[in-house]
Amino acid sequence: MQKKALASNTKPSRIQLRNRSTILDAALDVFSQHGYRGATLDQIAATAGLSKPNILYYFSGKEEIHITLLNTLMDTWLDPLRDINPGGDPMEELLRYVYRKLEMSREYPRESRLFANEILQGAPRMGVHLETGLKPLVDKISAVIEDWSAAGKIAKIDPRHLLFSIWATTQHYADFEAQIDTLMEGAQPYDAARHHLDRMFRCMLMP
Amino acid sequence: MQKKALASNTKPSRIQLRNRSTILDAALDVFSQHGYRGATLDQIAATAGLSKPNILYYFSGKEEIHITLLNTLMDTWLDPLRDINPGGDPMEELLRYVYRKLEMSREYPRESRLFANEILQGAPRMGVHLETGLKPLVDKISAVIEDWSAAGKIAKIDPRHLLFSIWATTQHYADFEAQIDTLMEGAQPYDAARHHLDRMFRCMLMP
DNA sequence: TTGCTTTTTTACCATTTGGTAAAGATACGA
DNA sequence: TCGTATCTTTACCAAATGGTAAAAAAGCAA
Repeated sequence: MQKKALASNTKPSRIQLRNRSTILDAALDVFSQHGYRGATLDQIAATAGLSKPNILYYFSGKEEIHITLLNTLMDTWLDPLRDINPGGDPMEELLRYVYRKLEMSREYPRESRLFANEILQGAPRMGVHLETGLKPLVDKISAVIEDWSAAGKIAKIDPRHLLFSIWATTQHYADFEAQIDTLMEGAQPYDAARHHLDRMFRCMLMP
Repeated sequence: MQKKALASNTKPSRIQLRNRSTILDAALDVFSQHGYRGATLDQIAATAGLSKPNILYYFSGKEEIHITLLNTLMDTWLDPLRDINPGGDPMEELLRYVYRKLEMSREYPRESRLFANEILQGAPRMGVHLETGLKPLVDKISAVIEDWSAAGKIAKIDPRHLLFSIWATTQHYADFEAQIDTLMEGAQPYDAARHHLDRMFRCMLMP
């Protein structure tokens, strides 16, 4: 055996599976709240209910935990975009995308904040994902939207800025939750948000 | 004299004025990029070109620098909202607000990111500003927008969610700059953004 | 120049942080 | 039940971090 590597060839044991997942969940808590540099291994360990050296038995270091999180989440994050069907009804496809993004803000606010933190800080550990994961997909969907536009099925629109607006408005409910909670005095914003965003994007996409 | 307090009663010298402003500028750089916990005094000192103890001669600690930044910036940040004129033309007033917010993203991206970081992390040092600064203003403007809605001058709309959408879409260009740069391959987004947001909000506000 | 105040530097310090070594405990197949 | 491999803990460490004390330097009014 070389250095340590924790059974990289054999199948992970039940304990490994459980603890790795416990650690990643705790790390998601901490990283999403404090960003990469502001998060500490001690915090992650305390949240996970494990000792720090035990954490480092499962991951080689702080950065590996963070990168693992980003890798895992990137797929889930891009799913709704991948699922846009070029052959479907344009308005229906785009509004369904808006709903799903909003739903993800409600279901996975920590994931949304993790990404927001990372982008906000200049995406130093995510450049590759943006370049090789997100960009090709955005290019593809942009072409689809442009075709829909050209065919008169939706209004003429800049596809990339449309996507920016969808991301911004939906993720806002997760990323700026603290502000929204203050301004709405604790009232649940998601039902009204869904209605609001439906009207907004339906209106602007109407041919 | 009691503890230290650095001439809290007399007028600040020219050196004090210059150095405090240098420090705040450097701190804005660092805090906006790494968040409160991820920022270090050493980084701020290096960016400012001063020694760490010299920084602490002008500010009592890391937190005071951060709070000073937030206090200073909150005013500028709320200005466009304050300037909405209840007696003006509703569509014109609201679109002007959108433009100004977008302009602020272009002119002051660091300030936008500082706030985003702070809210993202649960607004632990800004609760008071949200509660006593932002909320009353939002309540007031919301009432104005509701009146405009009821009078049929703009479409029926939830004023708070309208504001959320405006904030989200405009600040997105500053806060998610790293992502936008990747997706736009360095092309300047602001002219197209202005056109896009104008269409979007004009459409949805049309009575 | 002198004397006083303001500003800056040097030399520290206690705590926190990411990480390691190695012993001890636990699981588990034979 | 035994032996081995897996997992966890204890005891550390070097570097970084927020912050301080006090001496040295620079400004500046008389």
